[in-house]
Amino acid sequence: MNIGEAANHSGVSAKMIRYYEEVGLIRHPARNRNGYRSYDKNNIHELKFIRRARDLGFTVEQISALMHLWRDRGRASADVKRMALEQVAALEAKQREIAEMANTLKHLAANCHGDGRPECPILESLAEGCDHARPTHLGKGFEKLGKSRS
Amino acid sequence: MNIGEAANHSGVSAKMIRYYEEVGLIRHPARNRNGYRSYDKNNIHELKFIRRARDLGFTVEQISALMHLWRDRGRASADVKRMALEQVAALEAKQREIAEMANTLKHLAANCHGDGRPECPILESLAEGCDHARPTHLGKGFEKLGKSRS
DNA sequence: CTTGACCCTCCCATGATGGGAGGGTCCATA
DNA sequence: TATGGACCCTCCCATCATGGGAGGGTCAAG
Repeated sequence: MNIGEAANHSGVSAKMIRYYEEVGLIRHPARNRNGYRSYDKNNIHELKFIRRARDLGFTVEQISALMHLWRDRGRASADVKRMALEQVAALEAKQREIAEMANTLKHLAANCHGDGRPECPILESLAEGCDHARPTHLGKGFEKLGKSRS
Repeated sequence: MNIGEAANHSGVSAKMIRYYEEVGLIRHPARNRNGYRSYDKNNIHELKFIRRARDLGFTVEQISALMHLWRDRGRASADVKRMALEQVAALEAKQREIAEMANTLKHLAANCHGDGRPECPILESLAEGCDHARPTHLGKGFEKLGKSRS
């Protein structure tokens, strides 16, 4: 199976399949005589695993660890559970952080007339720094919004 | 005021002050005879504005728009409010997306014994793709966890 | 034999941020 | 006055996962 078909079957783009190979998340696949990468069912299975782990927010490095555990028949499920719960904690922390930003902004917007006049408590808060505009510094790890994987 | 002092007073690192200048978010400041950047109270005010807007999750591009509105005395507060509410919507969408990942993972972890045995529904789900492991594709915009601004 | 759909490798961009090298400036103290 | 340390400058690189694209090879159907 060529890389395009593997991408279709796994839900991982060809670009990313090559990337995962480059960074060592997956092994170098067999090559056809023409140099094309060739994938079998096992590879597809692995790629689907990766895809699902990414969908749960694990980084490539974490997925690497998960795949080692997956392949290790003598693993302790406690190790997997620990990783999962750590990830849950990280996700929930980020969630709280974002919720706080949203709340702050929602309160500011609620106090803004939103008409043709220039008076605007949102800008005033950004300019003068009322308490609402200050994060509590409890959470970290926010980068940006708006981009995403397909 | 040199850049280090400006950084201290504004909460924006010197590196980022130079970056914001480079990408056109702030204007080129005055320079001393020795070539050092020189900032006054207005600049600090602006930097604090930027800092607070970043703390609310706005991107540099959005902050640029906000600053234009801020400087425009004839602005309509409706424009600011619209931006704020759009950002609220984006934040809440991301929050839901993350919550869903956390929930899925929490359910999986709850079914995992977490002992020394290898049987593990978390890995099984990643490998076999039960419904829980599939995102609903309602939300987008997740990049990663764990890194953050100070 | 041509055409279009693949595939290959390499390079570049994203966004906000930090790290660091290599070198200049300034001030206080020895 | 000399020197050391704390600044500042510019320029380059790395992050992380992902996509875009150039330039070129391969293959199969018409």
